[in-house]
Amino acid sequence: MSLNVSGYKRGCSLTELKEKIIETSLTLFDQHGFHGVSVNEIVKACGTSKGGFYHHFSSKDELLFVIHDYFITYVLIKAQEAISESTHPTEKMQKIIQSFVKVFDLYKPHISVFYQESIYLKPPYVEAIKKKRQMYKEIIFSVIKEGIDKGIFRSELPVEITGMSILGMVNWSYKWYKRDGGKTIDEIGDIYVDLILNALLTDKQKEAEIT
Amino acid sequence: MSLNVSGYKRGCSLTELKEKIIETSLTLFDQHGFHGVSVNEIVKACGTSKGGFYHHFSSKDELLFVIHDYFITYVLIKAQEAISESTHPTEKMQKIIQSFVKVFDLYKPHISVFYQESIYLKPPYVEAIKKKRQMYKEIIFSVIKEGIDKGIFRSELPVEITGMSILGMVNWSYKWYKRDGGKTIDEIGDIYVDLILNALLTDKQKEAEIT
DNA sequence: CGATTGAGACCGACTAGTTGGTCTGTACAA
DNA sequence: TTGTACAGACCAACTAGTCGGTCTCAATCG
Repeated sequence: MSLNVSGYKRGCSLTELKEKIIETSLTLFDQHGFHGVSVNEIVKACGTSKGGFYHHFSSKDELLFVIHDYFITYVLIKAQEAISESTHPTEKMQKIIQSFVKVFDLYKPHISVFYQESIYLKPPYVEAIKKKRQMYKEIIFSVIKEGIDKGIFRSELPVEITGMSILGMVNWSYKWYKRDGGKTIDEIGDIYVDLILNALLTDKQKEAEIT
Repeated sequence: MSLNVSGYKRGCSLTELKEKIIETSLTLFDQHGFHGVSVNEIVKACGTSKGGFYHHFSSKDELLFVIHDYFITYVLIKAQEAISESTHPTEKMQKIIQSFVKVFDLYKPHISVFYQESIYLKPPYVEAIKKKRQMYKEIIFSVIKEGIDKGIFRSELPVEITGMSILGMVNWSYKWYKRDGGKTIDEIGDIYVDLILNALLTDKQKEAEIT
């Protein structure tokens, strides 16, 4: 629940308003887009004021950055956990997908804002985010490469395009996934894993996997 | 090249400005987003005026709709052509993907605007676009269903999620594809087809396909 | 034939409203 | 007293959209 991550001790209600602003603007941005919501609307929805807002954020753009950074940092950590827990590329891939897909359930508005509004990030912020996005891609790429090197994934696969295909397939969920749809997020994750492994594994490995 | 589709005779330069406004705003929206570009900036970039703009469009929102509608209509026609040309589900899927992927090369800004800015479409317009998007999805779903019914695609695949996976994988290209990247759009399309068919086909069919 | 007319294409100053952001003031805790 | 956390009136800049006017040119008329 808490966005505080510093680990420093702090007065118990110090950033209460800051968190409320983030949570509120997140749902508002999700519904109407970054430019579809004014600072006035945010503060009204929070029951606070312009003063309150600009006490915690230097600009509306900084708020957008904070949302972006919080999300990508979280996802990055989860992916690193996923690959460090396993040794087998198949298992790594499985863990990454399943952990990422869970994020769609927990942080849907974060994701929507992340993918929809990142063009509006101003230069000082955009580089920081780009860097972390690239790190995430590299994790996927490295798993594919490892799988190919070990003869588990098909050797004719181009690493980067295959990686982007997987990312695209999973990321696109934010456009259509709804919590009250027919399938749970875990079921959807399993389907993704099934499709991806069928696309990646060599025929020999596939036989081995089934048994 | 021409957006004119009415079939009515018209003076040869009648809608020249309208097309220029569309083309110009397309690249501007692609770079800065719908709300990142003002009407003043559009008319300045076109060398025209407010009057010129509002002579052709009733509002900035209508311009956004025209861009959306032009693109989705084009894609829809291409997909219908693709499935009517073939009888075999595998071939249909292949044709759809390859024709769609070509669009990324030809209409990159259209696509970016289509996926990024559709939340800003106003109610009268948004329904019209939604309808056509749904039609496109149905085409994909029907091909998958047909493949399963004919025993060509794996029967355990859930039609809709598989369809959305394919759509996501291909659509996501708009986030990263660049014309001067390492691969041509046709090569990328072939990789997509390879991944998708490996994910969908039954083992028996795969053997048959290779020979 | 030339003159008249009128409709569509376009111009650009203008407006009413909104935007992100500032600044002074206040309540309260240490 | 001093610093933090917030309030809300205020502002300059910008926004989408309007409206009276001009120009061009084809159709009509004498």
